[in-house]
Amino acid sequence: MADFDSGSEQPVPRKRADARRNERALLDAAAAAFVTSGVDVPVRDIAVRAGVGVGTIYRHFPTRADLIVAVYRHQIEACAEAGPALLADSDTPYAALARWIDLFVDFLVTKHGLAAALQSDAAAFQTLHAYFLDRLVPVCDQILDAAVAAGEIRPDTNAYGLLRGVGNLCIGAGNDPRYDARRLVDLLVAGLRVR
Amino acid sequence: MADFDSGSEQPVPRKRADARRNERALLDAAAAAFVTSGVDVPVRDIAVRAGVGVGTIYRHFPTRADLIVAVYRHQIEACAEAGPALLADSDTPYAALARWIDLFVDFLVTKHGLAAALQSDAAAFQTLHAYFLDRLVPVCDQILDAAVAAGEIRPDTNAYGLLRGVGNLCIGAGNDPRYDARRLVDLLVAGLRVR
DNA sequence: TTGGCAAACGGAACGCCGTTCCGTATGTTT
DNA sequence: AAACATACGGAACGGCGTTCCGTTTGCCAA
Repeated sequence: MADFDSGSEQPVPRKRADARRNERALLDAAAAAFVTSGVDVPVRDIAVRAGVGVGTIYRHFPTRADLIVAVYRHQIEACAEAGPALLADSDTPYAALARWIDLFVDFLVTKHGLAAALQSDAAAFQTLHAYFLDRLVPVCDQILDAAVAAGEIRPDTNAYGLLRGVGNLCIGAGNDPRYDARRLVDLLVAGLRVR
Repeated sequence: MADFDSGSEQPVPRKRADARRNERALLDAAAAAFVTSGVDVPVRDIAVRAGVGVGTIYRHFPTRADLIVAVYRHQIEACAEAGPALLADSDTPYAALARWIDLFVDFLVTKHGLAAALQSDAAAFQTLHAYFLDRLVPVCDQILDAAVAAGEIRPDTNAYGLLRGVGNLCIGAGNDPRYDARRLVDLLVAGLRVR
């Protein structure tokens, strides 16, 4: 690994200054808009907030999913990275699973409408789907494997289904005080235990 | 309770013949359209299938939810009525619960997109929400109470949350073979058991 | 049978939304 | 400073739900 090819050379020449500025503005505007109006906020609203035209949004983020991913990338990353840490810190793999799922739920329920978008099977949300799952399924799998190995949970459990299930349970959380998504997720995770 | 006021008198005068005919046609057309294109099928499509104008749809069914309710009323009714029957026939209340939830899942997963519509918090779906819950929550409550009384499940369980949870888990079922909604529902119900 | 009227109809029209497209402006490089 | 690629803005388009109103149709009474 010599530093061959490193240095100032940029194979992808830097983008224009205004383009970088607008991308920043769009991310900020989108983040703010998502908080106040949910991830379904009309594209035009985001454009107005950012002070750009709608065309600029599509140039930077071809689909809404791309924008959502870009806005939440950091938090998803943090959630993914917390997995191995929890596994190391917790008394048992099952405890780690419960805590990790809790993090995931935290993330979902604070993002108005994100859980619903996550489940959409529209082609446009392929990116969103792919990013979430590619990043989180392996982490979940690792925890599940450990819990199975410890004999704590049923062996026939797959991370993909579990994550989608948890995601679905979080849909509509926060709209209705009678619907306690977190409790249902707890029940679901409890259902995984061997009896 | 004499048969006072019974007989041929109709306080609500019969609707016109064409109105009744169109309502029938609309219900049939909607049912067919829901099967092939899901409950999100464009209103115009239903109108074309029924051979009527869009205005006619809105005159008979002010909101999409009204139409959905009308189309599925029979099946919802059947599900509701199955509750007490299962409670009487099953070995334990918990068994009745499991079987009843299974019926509910059967209903949801065969109606493309219905589960998603059921969760929508848009004002237009208030009717749908209300009808489903008014009809099914009491039934579920009865079964849950029996199971609690038998000491089979946790005491702090509410029917509303459970039904919404099950409904949410059914969202997207059938779109992806890797997502097994029924299994997740089973896990959720298993999580209700006392341990 | 027919006249009149309320009921019901159809589809044009409106507004919102996502998305595309292209004439214009702006940054960058020589 | 000239020339070029890059990026911009917003008009324009198509699809959708919903409303509205001029027209038609069934019903009943004369």
